[in-house]
Amino acid sequence: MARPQTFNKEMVLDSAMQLFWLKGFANTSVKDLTKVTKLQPGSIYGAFKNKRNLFLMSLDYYFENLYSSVNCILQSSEPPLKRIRLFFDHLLSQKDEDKALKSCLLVNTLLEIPPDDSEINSRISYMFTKIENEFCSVLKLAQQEGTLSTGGRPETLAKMLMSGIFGLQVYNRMKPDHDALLQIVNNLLANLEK
Amino acid sequence: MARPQTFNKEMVLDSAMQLFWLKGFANTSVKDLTKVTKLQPGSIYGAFKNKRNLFLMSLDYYFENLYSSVNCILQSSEPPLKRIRLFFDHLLSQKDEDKALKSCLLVNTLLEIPPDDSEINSRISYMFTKIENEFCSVLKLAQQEGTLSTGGRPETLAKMLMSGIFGLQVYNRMKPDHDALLQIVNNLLANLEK
DNA sequence: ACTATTATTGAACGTTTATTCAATAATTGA
DNA sequence: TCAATTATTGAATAAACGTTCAATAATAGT
Repeated sequence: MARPQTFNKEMVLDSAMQLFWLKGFANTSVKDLTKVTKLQPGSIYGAFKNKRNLFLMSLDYYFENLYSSVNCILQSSEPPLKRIRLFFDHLLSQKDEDKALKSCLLVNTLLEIPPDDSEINSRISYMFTKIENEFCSVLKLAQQEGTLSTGGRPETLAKMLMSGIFGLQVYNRMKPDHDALLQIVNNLLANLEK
Repeated sequence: MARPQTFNKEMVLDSAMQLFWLKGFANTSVKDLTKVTKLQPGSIYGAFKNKRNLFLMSLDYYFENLYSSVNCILQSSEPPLKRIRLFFDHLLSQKDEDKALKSCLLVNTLLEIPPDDSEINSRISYMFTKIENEFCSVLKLAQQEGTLSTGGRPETLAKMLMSGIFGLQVYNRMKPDHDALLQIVNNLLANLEK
């Protein structure tokens, strides 16, 4: 009944997200976006409303991928603490491959967007809370199995892990050094094991 | 022999730095800067060359304050590990007071500025390395006194502390929660004490 | 084949941006 | 008091920005 879209919306979203990831929201212009998406301004606005909305959708798209990848590791059949170790192995291997050192889009955004932008900030806070909860449930499992160091509450340890992940991201951005990151991870996980 | 400057350059630099800290480099316009500094564009360009240079000088100014404040704590006469504990106490108390949740200007900049901007990135890397070295020397002192947990090398533990600081900054920005931060700090410092 | 509907195009729009500059003001040394 | 020098002013500039829109193209139902 009407002319169909000529582009794959998810592919366009992916390339837009990659650019936002690399350059941040403010440093990415609509002109830049037309280049990487190979769409004209009008098409972008027709399909995604405006630049900010495209960014919000990029955040959601990024989180979907992140969350499923995190769950793939944390919900595996490995022993609980092994899963967490595998998560950090995965994180470090990404830092090796990724020469662009893009850190994490959600962390980047959290620090770029002014604190009073509650639409974006609360969205990111929600996303990280979901991931924190995933860690928490794995830690509870470990506690039930008795493999967790007795001292800590899972809720607290999950926060510690989140903070640890944030620290690794920033440290890697400051000075990419695989050995240093690995030692930081080992110190971090030493708190969990008996 | 010539007309003198009518403003205090350090006060202007301070207010510019505060704005960059709050809003980031890209989100701060020269018009914004004229408002907070109460200077006309021409005066800003006469005194600071351009926006980017003013930002670079703001970074240096921020670091000077940070570094002297860090040293004031880390070079005190307290026992080495106590000094580190006091540093984190100080960090947490700032987070309490500071309702704006500005995180740290250097961390914000590290994540805002594209990775290929080596002028800014290497400057920040240098600044953090200086702070890391301060932690390292305090840790070496603790090791000499035998109060440090035997396992870790001071160089590694200093990196862990830096990463820990980064993580706290980001976590606080995501969800300001003093109790959570305190527990993260306790976990972090538990690695140092025997 | 025609109509209705939606997609695409890319020029044009009005702002905002960082920066410059001619005019003016304030100071010091002569 | 005048000349030389530098600071301040704020309007002007050109480029870049996000966004819109009229013209055109492509599809599906009739």
